[in-house]
Amino acid sequence: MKHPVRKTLTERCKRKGLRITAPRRVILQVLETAQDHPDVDELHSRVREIEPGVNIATVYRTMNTLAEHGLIERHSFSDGRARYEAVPESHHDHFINVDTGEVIEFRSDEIERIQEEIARTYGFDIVSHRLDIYVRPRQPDDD
Amino acid sequence: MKHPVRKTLTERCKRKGLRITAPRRVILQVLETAQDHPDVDELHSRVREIEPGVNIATVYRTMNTLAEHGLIERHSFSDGRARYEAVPESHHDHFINVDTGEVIEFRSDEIERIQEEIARTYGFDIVSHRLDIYVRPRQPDDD
DNA sequence: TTTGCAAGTGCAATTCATTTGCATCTGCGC
DNA sequence: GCGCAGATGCAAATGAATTGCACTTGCAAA
Ligand SMILES: [Mn+2]
Ligand SMILES: [Mn+2]
Ligand SMILES: [Zn+2]
Ligand SMILES: [Zn+2]
Repeated sequence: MKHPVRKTLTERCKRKGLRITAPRRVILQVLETAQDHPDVDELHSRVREIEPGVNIATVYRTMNTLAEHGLIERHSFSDGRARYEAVPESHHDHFINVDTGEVIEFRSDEIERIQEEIARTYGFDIVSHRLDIYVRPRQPDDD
Repeated sequence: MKHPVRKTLTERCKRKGLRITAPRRVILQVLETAQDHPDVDELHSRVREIEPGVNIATVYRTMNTLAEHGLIERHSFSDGRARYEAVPESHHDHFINVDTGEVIEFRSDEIERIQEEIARTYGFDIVSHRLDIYVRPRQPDDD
């Protein structure tokens, strides 16, 4: 079986000794079901639809805790605020549509491999990396 | 001739219609001679060694102006503040030593090419990109 | 060379994302 | 059920970056 069903974020939190409080339960659920890369304000508003009392400071603190435990990824695209996603099944990088802000995921094994190769020639081990490609829909070339 | 000596930053500013004021002259000189990727505070302190009256708001404003005119690149590595460098002769990406914060430049034509290729398959034109690879000196593997 | 004025600057105040101090609350191991 | 370390709410603080405003200055035109 290629994909034994992945442990839920909540389960993975418990395993790390993090308490599952009411705010966290909701935050984790929101992260798990998000199909995009929400910022803290967006997370907060999604959380409040389910659990209105949750404070935005709690969302900030939870993002830090989850990131420290390696359960979510923090991105900083060119728009000031940090954006988050649950650590994906398998690594990917991002296109950002500069006209709309839309984020599109992609993966290139070839790029990943060459990064390793280059790092090795420099005597480095890779800890992490980020490749953000800012794009716009292809224009027919009017020459 | 491969490398006609490149126009100085100051010349390129003039050509864009930007005024060469005393603060700018110094800021441009500092950028031109920097061998690293200084943040605004660092730029400001280098500038003040030459021209003590320059205000940090002027450094911020000048970074914005120069970036808008495509004369410098703004980076945001994992340490909160923006870092700058004069637009390089030819594009490169960066390793960041996570232990020391040191930034090392590299270039991979292969990675650049594959990015273009992938973008094309998604129907995008690339506007810009950034590849930051966080690394540490290679550890002999103790298994 | 002088002049006019838009662009640039210094300074202080402001903005905005994020963090933090503190009193209170609560998950969860015993 | 108890105890308490960890988590939360709230308000205040932080820190990078921006901005309003009065004053200065580069530089094109005269
Ligand atoms: Mn993603
Ligand atoms: Mn560089
Ligand atoms: Zn990648
Ligand atoms: Zn590149």
